[in-house]
Amino acid sequence: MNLRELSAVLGLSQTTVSRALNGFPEVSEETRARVRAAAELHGYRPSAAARRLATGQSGTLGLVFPGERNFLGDLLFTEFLRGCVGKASELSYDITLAMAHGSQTEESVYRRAVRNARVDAMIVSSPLIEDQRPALLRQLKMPFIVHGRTRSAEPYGFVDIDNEGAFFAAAKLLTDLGHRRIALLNGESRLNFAADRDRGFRKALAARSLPAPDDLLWSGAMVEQEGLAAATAMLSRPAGKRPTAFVCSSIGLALGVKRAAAAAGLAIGRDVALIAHDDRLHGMGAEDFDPPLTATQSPIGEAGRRIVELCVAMLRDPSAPLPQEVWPVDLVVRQSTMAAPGD
Amino acid sequence: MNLRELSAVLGLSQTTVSRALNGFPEVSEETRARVRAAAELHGYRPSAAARRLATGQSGTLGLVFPGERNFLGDLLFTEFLRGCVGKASELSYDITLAMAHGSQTEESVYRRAVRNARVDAMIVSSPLIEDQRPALLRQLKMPFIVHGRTRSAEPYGFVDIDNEGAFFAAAKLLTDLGHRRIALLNGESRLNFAADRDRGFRKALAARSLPAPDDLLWSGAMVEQEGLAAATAMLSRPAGKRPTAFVCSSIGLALGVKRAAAAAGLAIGRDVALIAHDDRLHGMGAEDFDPPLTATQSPIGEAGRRIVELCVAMLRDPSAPLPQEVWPVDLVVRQSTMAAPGD
DNA sequence: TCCATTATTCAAAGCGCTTTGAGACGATCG
DNA sequence: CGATCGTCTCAAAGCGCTTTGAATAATGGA
Repeated sequence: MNLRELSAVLGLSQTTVSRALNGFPEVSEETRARVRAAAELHGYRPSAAARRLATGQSGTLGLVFPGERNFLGDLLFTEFLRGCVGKASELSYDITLAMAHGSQTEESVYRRAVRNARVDAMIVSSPLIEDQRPALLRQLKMPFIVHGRTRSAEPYGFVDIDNEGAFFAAAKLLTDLGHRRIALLNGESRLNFAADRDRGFRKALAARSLPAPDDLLWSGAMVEQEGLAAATAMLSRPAGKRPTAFVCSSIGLALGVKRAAAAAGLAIGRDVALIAHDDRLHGMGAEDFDPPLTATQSPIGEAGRRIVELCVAMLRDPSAPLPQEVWPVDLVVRQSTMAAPGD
Repeated sequence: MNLRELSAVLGLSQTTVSRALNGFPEVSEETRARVRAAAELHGYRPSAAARRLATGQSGTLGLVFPGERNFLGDLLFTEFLRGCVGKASELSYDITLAMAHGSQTEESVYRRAVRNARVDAMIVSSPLIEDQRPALLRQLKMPFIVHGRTRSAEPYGFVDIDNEGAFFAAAKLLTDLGHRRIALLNGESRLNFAADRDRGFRKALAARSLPAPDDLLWSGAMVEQEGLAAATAMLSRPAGKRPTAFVCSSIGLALGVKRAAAAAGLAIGRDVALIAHDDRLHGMGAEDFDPPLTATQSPIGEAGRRIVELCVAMLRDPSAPLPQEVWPVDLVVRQSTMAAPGD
């Protein structure tokens, strides 16, 4: 059943039926109710294709599958995606995924999505410190929102967490507890969030006039294996030189630290303090850690939900100011942190 | 630039231009070349929306985000999805994701996707032993392909790996090596693949007249933590009663077994034999295990690619027989298996 | 009672593509 | 030489919705 048939049944014009269904004010409530009832009765569903053609909007948001793949990156992306899809579903939007194939550059993927007008807006995830995508999308006149921030001359919409503040707070907690040799195991250094965390971390040390020596700063893939290797190296030094505390960018890294500590005969929360960032991935909560982990936490899925919400709002009112949100991050103290052992 | 403008520029009708571009035979090669050149020159891109409306096809395949979330499940889904999106991209198809929200049942998600005619076909992942979805989709007249199999009275298209054969081969290898107490750590029992693996495993034991006692058969979430707990319990028995070999449905479980063995002072490949199924997840290859793991392996991403290919083929020729593929699974022997220790 | 408003409803024109059914043009055949 | 066939191209009719601009009915004020 299509609109024409439905309006024939009702003895109304297509215009009126369309407006009644879409909540336009110039239709009397009585008529609207009648139309709604008939639509329901006959199981009328407007054709998405026809609406797309008529409105020029596709009701679809696009997301590009990250090129590189790693274990935790995939988990984070999936959880973020889950949030996006969940909220999009509530708002009757679709999410479509794109991906570079063959020798295509990522740029061409964005160009293609835009040219084909298959999406109304795009979501940019995992921004690098220097990321071309905002400039590209702006040039292509494709609305977008970034999950995170990046260096960009021009303004753009984003939702980010306060990575700098979170890692400042984490490191400050440790310095307040008397730790003086604190290691940072961070995400890959070209990713913007890692740079922000690094900055926050350093500021907290600087506030106490503590050094941040290179050999206590590590960055790389945020998985257990890597954390284990990095922490093992750091903990292999003599007692007076090795770190008494670790701040990690992921719980995966924290697991590695824990294993490295165990191998060195050290216990987390007793000999070594540990704080990690917790993205609230299912099955990887800081509270499930042994011992329960002091953590900066912020649900990555929620960011996905919010970004979709903002994309839709942006499409409804393109003249509104660009959304720019920085979410505060909770620092939850649990059992993995303790006062620094006397040297 | 749209079709009308392009044909005006060329001095041809829209019909001819459309056909030239879409490869219809009744257009001379000379004209086709001219049209192609002009389209390229003016950067003409057909409107997806208009094409959808005219053809009734959306050029989109649908996939429903699995409701339950677990660590490895997410990784497998993501890798599968990556394969789907990659191939879809090559074929100029879109993949859109749907998800139940609020109190919606999963069924209603499928119904909604179908009613709104937003997808041409759906991909059904992670089928249960008793899965309603094939029947539902058939009833809704929505083409679909299942990744895996399920019990269903009616025929349906699928791509699956030979889980039964793989686990038969794995268990047989172990019995051939003289193992008599072999444990199986499997995926959740309501999932069809787990049932298939269980069957293959049991057949191999039965072929040697070996028992398959319940206390050596475990199933649950396929993550390290769970594997550790299950294997620890099994290995805590006296030497003559504990298993000398394990077959695991995932490398995550195998990691758990390894840790349990280590805790019991046993080494994989020396005291305990270990075989796992390897879905070829990036960063979790059996060859990266220590020791390199004997494994049944089959890339889950390839299955995604193939399914998309088959979906598209099915849409192009709906009268073709339903694709039903069962892929053989390689058993690659590495260093984690050895002859059974003498009791 | 009549005109100016306001509240409802409508007819028709797209949106940009595919596809049907024909027409035009040479070439081939009886 | 007219009839028959291919080959190539075309005009026009949708696909099902939104939206513009106008018409009609209902209401209120003078």
